[in-house]
Amino acid sequence: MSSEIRLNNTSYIVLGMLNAAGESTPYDLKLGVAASLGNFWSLQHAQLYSEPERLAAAGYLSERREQKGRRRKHYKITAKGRRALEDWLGETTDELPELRDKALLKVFFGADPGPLATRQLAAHRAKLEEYERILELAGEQIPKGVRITLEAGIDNEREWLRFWSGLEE
Amino acid sequence: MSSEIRLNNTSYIVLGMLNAAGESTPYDLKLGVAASLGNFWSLQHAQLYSEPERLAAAGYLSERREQKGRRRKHYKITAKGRRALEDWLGETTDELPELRDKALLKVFFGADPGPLATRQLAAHRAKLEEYERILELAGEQIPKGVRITLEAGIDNEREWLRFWSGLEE
DNA sequence: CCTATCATGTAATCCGTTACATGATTAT
DNA sequence: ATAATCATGTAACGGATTACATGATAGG
Repeated sequence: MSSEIRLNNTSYIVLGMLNAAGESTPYDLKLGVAASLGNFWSLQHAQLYSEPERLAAAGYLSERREQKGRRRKHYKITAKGRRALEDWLGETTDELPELRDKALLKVFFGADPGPLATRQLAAHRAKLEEYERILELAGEQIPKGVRITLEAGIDNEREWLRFWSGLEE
Repeated sequence: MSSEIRLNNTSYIVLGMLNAAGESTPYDLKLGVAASLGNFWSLQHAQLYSEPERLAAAGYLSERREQKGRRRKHYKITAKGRRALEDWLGETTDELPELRDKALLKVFFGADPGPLATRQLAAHRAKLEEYERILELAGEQIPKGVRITLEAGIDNEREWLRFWSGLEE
């Protein structure tokens, strides 16, 4: 019997990625996350090694280890894993995100907004351009959900640009 | 000699609160955070017990313990603490916040946006109203930085309302 | 008075970050 | 060949969340 574990957001990210990508190594997951999801929910690469292990031990994933060479580990989602993912996807939530913006934190405690605004504007502009490029290149072929989140990211960057523009000196 | 410690965001929050509020107990801090900052950067109450202890041990805070009754601990920022806070306030940053939105995460992995949108709209509307009430009541007398972050929160809530409105069925 | 809730704190666990390490591949 | 970078993984540590616990106060 696999010991019972709690599934957290990181767990569902791993399940979700594996469900979409099929069998993958932690390194594949890392690349996958970096390419898309990581823009709005980033993970340390070490978590993509430890979390699949945890999930496999509890039966949500199956694990296959290469017999020669690097002995890399390959993970695949199981029926149990797919069920857990689908249950989670089916549940709505009224949990709201927090801004958790470091620059804003400084402003809250009385930092001069001017210099912060200059720096943040540059960073947000770069991010916005990156998103727009992705959207342009990926075009129509990306999954609907992924596109929606990308558009959310774009809207969000524009919003921050407006915000910090008002604080520039 | 106080042992050297790393200061993280939580540290600066404690320093910032104590700098603004003067001598406080962890419970005071908890109330202070809940009332304002907590809206965009929340903390567990246990952190407001452990972090001041850490900071005091390293000389950023002084600690006074009641001699009778509950023996509550009162913390006050020291010169060293104030210097650290001011240094931090003076540094700009190009670190960008992440959305880390749970509902969006589900959409990314293919959840039906409709029911999520309904629920999120209700939650965001409530939050927006709460902020507007605070802004109205607090009026002119809140510190500039606090007001700015509150306005950022309001803009942000409006943005999310627009976003989820487009996904309602 | 009794109960519920607020106030206050500590302890245990879990998770995320950082650091370390080494094998493989590409560029010079 | 050598150095640099990419790929892959583990271990240690620190911090955040959760659980537990008890004292004070207010409402019924």
